[in-house]
Amino acid sequence: MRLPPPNALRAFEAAARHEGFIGAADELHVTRGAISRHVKLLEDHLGTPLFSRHAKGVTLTEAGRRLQSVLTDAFGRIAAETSRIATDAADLRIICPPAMSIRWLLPRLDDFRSRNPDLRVRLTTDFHGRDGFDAIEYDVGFSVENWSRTAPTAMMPLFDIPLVPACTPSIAARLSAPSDMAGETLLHESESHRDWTDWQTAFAVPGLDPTAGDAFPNLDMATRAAVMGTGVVMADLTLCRDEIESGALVLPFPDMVTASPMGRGCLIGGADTWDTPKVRRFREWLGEVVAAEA
Amino acid sequence: MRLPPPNALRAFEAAARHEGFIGAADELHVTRGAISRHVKLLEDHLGTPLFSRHAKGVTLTEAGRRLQSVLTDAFGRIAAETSRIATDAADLRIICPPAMSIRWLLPRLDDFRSRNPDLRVRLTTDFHGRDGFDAIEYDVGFSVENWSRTAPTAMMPLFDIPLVPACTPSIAARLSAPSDMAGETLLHESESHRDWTDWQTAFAVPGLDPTAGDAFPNLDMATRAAVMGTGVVMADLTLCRDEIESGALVLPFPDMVTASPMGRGCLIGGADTWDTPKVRRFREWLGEVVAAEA
DNA sequence: ATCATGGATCAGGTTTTCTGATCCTAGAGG
DNA sequence: CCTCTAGGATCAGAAAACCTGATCCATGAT
Repeated sequence: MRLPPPNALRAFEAAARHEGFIGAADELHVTRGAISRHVKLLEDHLGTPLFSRHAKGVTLTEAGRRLQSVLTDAFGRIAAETSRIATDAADLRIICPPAMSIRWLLPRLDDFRSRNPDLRVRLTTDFHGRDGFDAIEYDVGFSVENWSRTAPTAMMPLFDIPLVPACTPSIAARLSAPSDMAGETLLHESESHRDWTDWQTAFAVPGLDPTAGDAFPNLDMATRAAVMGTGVVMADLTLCRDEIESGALVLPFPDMVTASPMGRGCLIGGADTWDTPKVRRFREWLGEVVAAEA
Repeated sequence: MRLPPPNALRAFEAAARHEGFIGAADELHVTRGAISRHVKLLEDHLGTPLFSRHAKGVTLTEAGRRLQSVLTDAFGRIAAETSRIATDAADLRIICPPAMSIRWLLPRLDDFRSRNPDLRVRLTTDFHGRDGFDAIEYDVGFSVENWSRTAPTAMMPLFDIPLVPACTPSIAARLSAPSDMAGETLLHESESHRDWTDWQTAFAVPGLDPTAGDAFPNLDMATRAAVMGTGVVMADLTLCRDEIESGALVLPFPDMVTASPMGRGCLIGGADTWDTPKVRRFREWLGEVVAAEA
């Protein structure tokens, strides 16, 4: 791959686009003479004129036209990609599951934004499945300790994920023993039914099928269904604190709490970006918030 | 379009491709330090590292990988196009219709080639229709005076194109008057039947339908069909001199010669390349050949 | 523990590039 | 027909970018 002098290519491309050397000179903040020289250099390199010169300016030759179309396209791609990279490097890209986003992060994120007005924060909540988490590019993400990842990862534990059944007071009134829940609709945060299955592994309630009931796309919707009196949700105490405090949801068996086998909730990030200023600022803010609420 | 320093891009691209600065330094004929500096400059410009450094070299970061794929592709296109332009500028590209090529140019072209061993000659004969002539890129082409062209054209007349019927002696023996040709198969150089139509416009032979007979893709094949005794071809005397001299073809009505309404055969070329050394050398050689044979 | 590899850094020198003035050409306008 | 003007070409001197070559540094291999 033998490339002509890159600066000459850029000067020529600008000249071709402006159909004149003066416009190119303005764009590149140099003088006409510099453009003239660059173009000449490139023409010498290629052994053929790229412009035909007249008294009133220049017009592209066939070779010049061909070269310009390639250059304009190529430079456009490069400019697009470099600006994308620069933007991504400047912004803080956060990835966070739906329930965590809507019930925990978003209400607190305004505080971070106002403390860091120079940092643009981009939150992605709309991703699907486990693959999505690895496929999307982000700086930090909210996940769990036992997440298996391919890329080297840095991690910061945030809080426990206590699982406990929750429902409306009217349903709770019908539940005198844990096995009574078999008669209610179980609400699942996903088709996998892992929430109730994990809990049942810990407590082995007789007669309770942990895969029965209704499945939702995420925990937020399952919890909202519970508030509407649809059934019993396997609640994450951290994420339904509001409903518990307001009395919209109650815990019929408050001692039957188990920690998610996936481990604590935590912030994860790429090992190479973990110590960049923008990520460190977020980590420090997050640490303070969690410590203040614990 | 805000482009990072082009030289830094090139240095980075080479480093990324070689997965190390030393390889890139060799490729670009500079020292490691220069590459290191360029990469650092680019990283500063983008605000993010493109390589992660370890003791044993470097590996691309995600941003680096993304940038490299764009750059390698873009530089590849640029390199391909520039080398194509340079090659086209160095070579002499001739376009010439089939019969003219095979019957006139090729036998003489070896002489030009041996006189100009430094000049690579590329002959294109396989083009189709009138559009093709304008669409193909070439330095000089063999055509006729009355060619209507869009691009500004320089022109050098070469010789007349005398049209006259020709056939084998055995067919000629059956032709006592021009109108007898109506009983023979007329051989056409193309589906347009222009050769016989033009000739008939000049001589108005009674009973002769100038669109009757067999059509061939070019005059060479029509002439060869005539030699095989298939019929009467509207011969170009310049191009079937061999057959006339050997007696394979004869002219039953040697006085009924008319010049092609398209004008003389001539060499054409782009106004902008007409005076380049390679085209001038060809023009001068061609002028000598035509003068010597006239 | 030592070596080898590969990158980072820096002062100094070289090359490239830019500037700013001036020249040149051909079409526009009188 | 002459002058004017827009836009490119050219050149010497100045500025900037760039490269070199030596040296330093970190780490994995022997």
